[in-house]
Amino acid sequence: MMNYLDELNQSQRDAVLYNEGPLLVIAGAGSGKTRVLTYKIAYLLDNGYEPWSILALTFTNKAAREMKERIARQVGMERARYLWMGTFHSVFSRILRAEAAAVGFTPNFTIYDAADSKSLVKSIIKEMKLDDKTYRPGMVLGRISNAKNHLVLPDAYAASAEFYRSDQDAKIPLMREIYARYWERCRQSDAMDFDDLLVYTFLLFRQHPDICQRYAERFRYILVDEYQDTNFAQHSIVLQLTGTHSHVCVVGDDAQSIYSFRGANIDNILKFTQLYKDARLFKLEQNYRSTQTIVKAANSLIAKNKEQIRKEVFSEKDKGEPIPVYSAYSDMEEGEIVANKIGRLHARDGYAYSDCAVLYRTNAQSRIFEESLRKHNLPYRIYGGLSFYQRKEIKDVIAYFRLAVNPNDEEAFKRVINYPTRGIGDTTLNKLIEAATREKVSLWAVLNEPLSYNVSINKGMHTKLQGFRDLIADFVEGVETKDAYELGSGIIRQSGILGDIYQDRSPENLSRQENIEELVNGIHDFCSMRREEGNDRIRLTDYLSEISLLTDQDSNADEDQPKVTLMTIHSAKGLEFKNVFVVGMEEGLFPMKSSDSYRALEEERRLFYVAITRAEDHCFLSYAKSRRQYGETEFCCPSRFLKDIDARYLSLPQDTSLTRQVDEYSSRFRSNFSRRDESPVSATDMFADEPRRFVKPQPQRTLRKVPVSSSASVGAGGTAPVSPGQQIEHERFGKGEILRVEGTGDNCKATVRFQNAGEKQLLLKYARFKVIG
DNA sequence: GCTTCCGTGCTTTTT
DNA sequence: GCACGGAAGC
Repeated sequence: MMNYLDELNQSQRDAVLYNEGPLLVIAGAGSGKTRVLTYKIAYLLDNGYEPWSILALTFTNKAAREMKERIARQVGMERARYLWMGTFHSVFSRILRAEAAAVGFTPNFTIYDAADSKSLVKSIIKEMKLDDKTYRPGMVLGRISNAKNHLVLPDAYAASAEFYRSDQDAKIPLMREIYARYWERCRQSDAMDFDDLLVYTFLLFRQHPDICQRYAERFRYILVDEYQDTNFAQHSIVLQLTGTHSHVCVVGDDAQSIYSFRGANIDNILKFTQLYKDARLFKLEQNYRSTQTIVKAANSLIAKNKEQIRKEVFSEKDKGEPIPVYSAYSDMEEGEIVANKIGRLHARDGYAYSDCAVLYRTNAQSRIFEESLRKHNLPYRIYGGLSFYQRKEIKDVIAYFRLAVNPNDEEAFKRVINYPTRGIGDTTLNKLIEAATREKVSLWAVLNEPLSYNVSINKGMHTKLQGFRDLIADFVEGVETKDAYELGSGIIRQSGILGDIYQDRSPENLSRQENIEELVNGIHDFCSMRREEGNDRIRLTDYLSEISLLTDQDSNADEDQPKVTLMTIHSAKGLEFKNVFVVGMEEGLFPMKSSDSYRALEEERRLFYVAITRAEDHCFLSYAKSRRQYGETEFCCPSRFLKDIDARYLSLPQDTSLTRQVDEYSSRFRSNFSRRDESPVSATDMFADEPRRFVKPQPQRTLRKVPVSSSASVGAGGTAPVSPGQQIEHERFGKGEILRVEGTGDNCKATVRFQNAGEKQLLLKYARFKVIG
């Protein structure tokens, strides 16, 4: 079983085989980092480590899932499924639910998303009668988050001269008070925000050495991916868990650290070897992804940064072509250029649409490319932006679910107490909030006994509140007695949401109806998937904790059809594409206006580095000379980053050297800005020789469409006798081969290797598939 | 308490 | 160019 080691180069193999103590793997872009991690885990499994004794932490669900699938291919799903592998947040929330009482929560605690957190901050600011222009909720929340990322709790915050001075400088001296209230309110609501998942895990381990020891002993080996993106809290928890055995492997690339705005501390990786004294350092420097030109261009860029671990990334692939820099007159024309080029890559060079990606700095830029791609009939998929779970109607439903599972959830409570309208308005709600804050209890507690909490309401209002209380109480009861699907669809009906949304067939309502149906289908899928895996009681609680940490990126990746990818550079990290367009290379946009400090500028440069190194075959850069922003046309100059790349690797517009163009652009522009620029790669050129292809227009939304009626039927009966070697087609996982069949009757399970979904165990009683050969 | 209209201010980036 | 919050009218 050692053959896989042959698939590694020398430094990769060294990193996989060294397991005597802490190790840091600095993995240049495209150097096979994930390969090392997966092979290392496979190696550990082959050398006596039990799957459940290995903890692997990643930053995205997607990374975790992919790694697990790759490991399953090496060692089989049977063992891979028991690995502790997931994002920091999901693994810690799992631990916290198991140990909730030790930190003063219930196992059903809610996880507040960013919108919940912001809304809570807003109401606290309002209650304290502060001006929300001085105390801007976003900024206040940012400071709370920053404190938490550094494990500074409200008391320590209030006691800290440093924080206080900073708050006074920002003219928000009451910050400490807001933080303290925010903290309390979350506790009263039995809710944790994203940062709390880290903070409370840390507290759990610090305040309960016995629990900490139990987990430290369970996780005999800990691996962390993307270590450059860890913040102080995450880093500290890893330390708590590895303090005794030091069996830890962290992998990352300081050159790809792009999350400092979220508290990521690049020092964690830069100083790792100082912290773990006997740590070994391995560098992966051979890039297997990109052409030599792309790698060299990226190297020349990142060399402009001062703070980094020196490494020499190289490629042995083809030399490749110089990176074209396109200069567009306007943002619209930039869209045209890119769409044209993509059309040509497809038609002339035979690239699939899914081989192309457009990467931008801000989500707001996506619209232009959306339009131009649509105009050219090119299929695309936008990542990011408003995710399914952020749509209003979905959040409303989820809020009811959350209340059912945890009626103390303040944000969910506020969201639905008057939706659908039941005559309980702001005045009454504010009275409830006032009482809850005064008595230090949850809104739910006040709702249950408004009179004993001195809420001044009349008889009619009392009845209305009673009605809402009974409604929710009924749902709460259902959590224990009904399964997720039954309770979920019941809530949607009884709450009045269904009635509200189905009262007419206006386009908005139709789309809401579709979304609600999609959600219900999702719950149904969730339940049947769990049943197939052999779980019997699938409660709404399980469904909620599953979705609360999902992001848009995680939804239905199995696309039927190849599409151009549109996403921010941040979300492109870890991905690769044959052809990458990095667009909006303009001063003020990339680097962004606010990046004035040199630290911020270096981070922007690393971001650009990440963008370029996503490309395998071709990378294209472009900028626009004017761009519509806030409805106004703004004129812009090419980004200084274009100058940071060694000109040998670029193919610049015109003979004008870029340096001159960057430096002189603005003055030239001012003197004669009506003149159409003479750069050779203007859109008119690009339109010229392209045969237009007619592609069927794509539906633009990417929601998966599951027919509602599919619920019970398909391949049903479930007793279909199957035997190893047979080919099946599963409703969700697609085609696969039966590997093993175990058990009898209702407990009959088949292990199936799916072509695209990896290995799965299916409980035949519930599995929905048909035998195809 | 509800609805509608208008003005403001905003954009990083995400678990 | 859009979304949210406040004000005013019902």
